Amino acid sequence: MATLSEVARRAGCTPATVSNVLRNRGRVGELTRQRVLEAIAALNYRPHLAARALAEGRAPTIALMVSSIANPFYPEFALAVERAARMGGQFLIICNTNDDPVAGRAYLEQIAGTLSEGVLVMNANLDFADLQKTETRGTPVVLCMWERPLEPPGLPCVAVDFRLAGQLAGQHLLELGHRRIGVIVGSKASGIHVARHNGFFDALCAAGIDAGNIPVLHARDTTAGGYQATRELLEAHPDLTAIFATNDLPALGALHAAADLGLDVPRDLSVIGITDIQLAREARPALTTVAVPTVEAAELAVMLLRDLIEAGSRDAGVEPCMRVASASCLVVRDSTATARASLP
Amino acid sequence: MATLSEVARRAGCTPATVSNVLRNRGRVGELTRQRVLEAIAALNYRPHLAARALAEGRAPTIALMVSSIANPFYPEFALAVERAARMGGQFLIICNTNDDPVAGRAYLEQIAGTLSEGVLVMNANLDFADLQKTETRGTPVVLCMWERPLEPPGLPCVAVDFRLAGQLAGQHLLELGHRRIGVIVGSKASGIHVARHNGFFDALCAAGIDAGNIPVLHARDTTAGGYQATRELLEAHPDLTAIFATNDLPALGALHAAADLGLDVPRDLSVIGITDIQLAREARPALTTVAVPTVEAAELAVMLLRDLIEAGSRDAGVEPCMRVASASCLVVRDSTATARASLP
DNA sequence: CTGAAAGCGCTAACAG
DNA sequence: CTGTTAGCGCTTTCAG
Repeated sequence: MATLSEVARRAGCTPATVSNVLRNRGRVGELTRQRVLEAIAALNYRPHLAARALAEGRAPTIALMVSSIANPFYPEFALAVERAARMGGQFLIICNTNDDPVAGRAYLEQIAGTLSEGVLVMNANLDFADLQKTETRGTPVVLCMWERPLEPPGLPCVAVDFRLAGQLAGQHLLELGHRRIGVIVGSKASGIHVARHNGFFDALCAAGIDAGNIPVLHARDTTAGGYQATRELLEAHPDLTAIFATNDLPALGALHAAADLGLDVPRDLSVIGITDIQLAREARPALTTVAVPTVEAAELAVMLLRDLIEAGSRDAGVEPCMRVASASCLVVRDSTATARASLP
Repeated sequence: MATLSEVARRAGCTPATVSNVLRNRGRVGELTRQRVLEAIAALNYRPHLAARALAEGRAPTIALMVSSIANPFYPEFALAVERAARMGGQFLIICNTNDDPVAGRAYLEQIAGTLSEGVLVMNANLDFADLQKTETRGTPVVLCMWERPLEPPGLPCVAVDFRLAGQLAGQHLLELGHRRIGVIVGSKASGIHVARHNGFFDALCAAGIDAGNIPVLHARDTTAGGYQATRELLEAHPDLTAIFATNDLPALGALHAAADLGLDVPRDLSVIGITDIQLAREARPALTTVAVPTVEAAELAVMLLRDLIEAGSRDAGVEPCMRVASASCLVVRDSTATARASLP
């Protein structure tokens, strides 16, 4: 790997000059500029990013902490983050915490501020205190999907109104005439799922329905979890005409369970999820769901992080701030239909 | 962010000593050691990875080039790579080339040797010449899944016998009595798919079957591609009793197509894929497939890369070498069954 | 066992 | 316009 000074030597100038042409700083004579360019080409020179980072006091990467990229939602999100990061000239380091706060802390302590300039957190089940500590140490942290637009957390974040998402799902089911609805909530008492759940009940209340009769089950955020929960729900309440899952994966599991129980979706049972992951489109029947602005949230998060980084380097006041993503919207596909009139 | 010398000052010693305690080099008196440790704790010191990288002439990251993490196979692979990398103390930079050789080159030129110590390549559709160039510049490159164990490419690689995989798929179908089989080949003339395809024909030949009657269609490596291809195949050849797809995603698409055509899988049509991605397990019916040793390949690739890096830093001869992953194996699930006896 | 000094490759003032 | 001079934070000889 050729270095800057080798280029300089070959071009008959000093490293500073080479650096200037590299960064298009102008102040370089056209003639020397040419010589430098030639030398760069001849030596196949590439700037050493780590060295540059050290000299500039910045880093060319940001980190994305996710619980596990094996959950199909995260890759979609990660892809959007990577694209946005690349637009800003930064590379993405993927950190799978596997829902383990200890692993998460290890990542934060090693990476934050030394290898990556900022940290994006997406449901990684990290200790809030750890996050605040890294922020205090001077590395910006952004929560990618905060669920309560009206109550900013103690950290910069992108807010997504998940309560609204739950509400939309509820309204849709109600409009189709469903009254006996089973609810599957993604397991972790993760605020995200709670908000969606609450939104759903908002819709019920608004329609004057007694939420007391609505069976609710908590499940793991996987198809298997949804499958299991659906079977239990249906066994205990054979009269259910619809299932609302706070996430697409369990909703997909509900689809499978229905098939195995010989129920036709949507004729015998309607199923609705939230998020609109790719699989929702590909499922049979295609899943009706509430689409969350995933890509937009990723872009907002990256931009916010970048702003914080720049503010930090200008020593501007960095106060916890929040960007709000667009509203979620209902995507009607083939897994929901009018409630069957006849009760068993 | 506290620095090494701040720690040294506080501990009343020099940076060199702090460095020694940090790296457990021994040669430090127990007393000073304690003082250093205290100072580190008090200042909440963390080593600056970029600075260390520069000083050591190494980097704490490796890069994984994939076509697009949106294809569900890659996250599974990426997760395995990340785990293996972490074991060796390295971080993973994810590079989605989006199948664009230009984007891939940009990544290589920027990252290789400056930010990441080595590059793992997983079907990213990169220019072979670009890869060789980065290797020549001194950054090890490893191909994660090379399809011909008997013909090493010009680069270090992990070989997976995809021809065998295709053969296993073929044998399974033949044993079930299928003779009229439609073949869907993942679009890119990617060697991986060609090898699988060839293996399938090996099985046919071994059984003395005339391959001339076997309809073959190329499709994009997606469920949609498989869906479309299956419909075309079945329209042109209504007598097909089975579909072999060189990859799981198109096979999953075949499942959907069959459902839409009112065909019962596996009664009316058997479907088999290759890879065994998570979705294969979750599909309805669950997909019979040939499981490729994904995790093992990821681990071998990371280990090989690490060996190359170390060999390079010791200036040992680095000749193109190949590690061979275990054989793929058939996983029979619910999408294949005995061929229906009656021909239309 | 500990300190002093040089340097990794690059940037950023500041001089000339 | 170009060169000089300091570092960035850490590691690593080599002396003491």
